[in-house]
Amino acid sequence: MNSTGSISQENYLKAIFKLQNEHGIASNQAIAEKLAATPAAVTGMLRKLTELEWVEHTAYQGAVLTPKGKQIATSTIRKHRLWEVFLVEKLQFKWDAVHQWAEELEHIGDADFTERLDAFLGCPATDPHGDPIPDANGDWAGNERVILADVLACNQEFTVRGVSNSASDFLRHLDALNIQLGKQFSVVEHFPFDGSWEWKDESGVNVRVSREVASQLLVELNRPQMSSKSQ
Amino acid sequence: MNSTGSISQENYLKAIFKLQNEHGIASNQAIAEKLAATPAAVTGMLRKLTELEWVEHTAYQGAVLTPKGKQIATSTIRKHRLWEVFLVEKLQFKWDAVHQWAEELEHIGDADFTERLDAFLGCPATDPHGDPIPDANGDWAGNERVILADVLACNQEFTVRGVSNSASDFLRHLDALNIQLGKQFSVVEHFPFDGSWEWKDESGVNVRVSREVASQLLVELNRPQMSSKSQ
DNA sequence: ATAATTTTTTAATCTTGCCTAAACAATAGC
DNA sequence: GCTATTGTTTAGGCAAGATTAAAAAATTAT
Ligand SMILES: [Mn+2]
Ligand SMILES: [Mn+2]
Ligand SMILES: [Mn+2]
Ligand SMILES: [Mn+2]
Repeated sequence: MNSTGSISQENYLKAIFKLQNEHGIASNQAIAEKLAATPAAVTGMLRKLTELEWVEHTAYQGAVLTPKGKQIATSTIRKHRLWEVFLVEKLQFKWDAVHQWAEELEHIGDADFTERLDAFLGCPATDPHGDPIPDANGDWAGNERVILADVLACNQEFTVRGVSNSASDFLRHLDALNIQLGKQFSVVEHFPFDGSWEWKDESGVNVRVSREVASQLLVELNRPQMSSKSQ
Repeated sequence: MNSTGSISQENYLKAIFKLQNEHGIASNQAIAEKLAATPAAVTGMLRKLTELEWVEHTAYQGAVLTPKGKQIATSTIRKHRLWEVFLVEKLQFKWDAVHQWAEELEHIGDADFTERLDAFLGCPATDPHGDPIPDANGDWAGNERVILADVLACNQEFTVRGVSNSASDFLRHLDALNIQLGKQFSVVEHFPFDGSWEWKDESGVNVRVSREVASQLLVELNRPQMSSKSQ
């Protein structure tokens, strides 16, 4: 029941999985972009993955995963995120430095290996960037995280739960702003002029956050939104 | 100062390193055997490694590592053995199951990664099979381990310190005999007829050990060899 | 509807690492 | 010293995964 692909094949399946979740189908071009390859390379690999019955590919249309393909993709993502937890929690890496290594580690080990790693780490629910870790069946709890831009009310309290961009420079910028996952803020003001925000953290310290930053944060609303519409 | 090769290149360097330590030079054929490749493949790779200045290869003679090549080889071996410690100590793998995964993990990570892993594991001196773990410079403490066949005196006490064969079936056989690294025995008798041994463990239990098993165990003599030459 | 643009596919090549079979060196036997 | 054997290298090829450039299909614009 559990088979596995080559490193390259697994990377394609991961990319298709993520694109499919976003757009329903994975276009040739989007896959190429995600993997930093050429569209011609994608056409070639899709032929191979279709033969393996891990994707269904309609020429000129795009690709979707078969159940088997989805299983390999989620298992790879599970390993990726578990390894990221390991690197941060056990090896004390900063959260902006783990992705590159997880990208290699994710292709190692079988189901038994993964379950041992998971148990060793205490079955974490999310990775260091707040992304959910699929269980052994490839499922994960639906998450309540929402893009900050949707939270317009003043005094709204929220907790930072994730990032929608895990690039190192963004993560280091969050470090500089002293914004960590799990930290709680309330909205002081939102400036339509440039889309920036002012927040207050739990110890009463105010923070200014640009639109660029806020739009890439995933937050959880803390209480059934107090009805104070305007300050 | 620290560069790194492809997976295949690192495997060649490891093989050459080990053969060079045993025979002074690594013959084409011995390398091929160790890597389960053909001599023709070895010739090809040696050309490449020579260009990289990681080995010196004289046609029809054999290969030796340059300092750079030795550095990559020992770093790979260091990673291999550290990962084996991780797998046994942290993920509770049996010692006969870790080599295959370490063979893949050894190619991941840079010097910083390796030092973090080492620190996390408490800077172990040996891997689960008793093999010494090179330090960050590729050096390790000379070990006092000796093949059991050289220990002929009765009543000689010794501690099992390693195996010269890490094949799964041998390791599982040791498990069956209840022989673990660090366990102490004394020689009761040696039977020249078939080369087998009788030992007594610390709690007075006697064990019979075949020549095949004894000849693949590395032991440390416990005391300045009592001069009882014959019983 | 037709033309222009974008996207995908095909075709021809490249690289890495491997193989088999044949040619070539080195060694050993006599 | 010549011959047989062993070990090494060359030659020719294959597979996976990529690339570039050109052809074909789909989409968008007029
Ligand atoms: Mn990641
Ligand atoms: Mn990957
Ligand atoms: Mn090993
Ligand atoms: Mn290896």
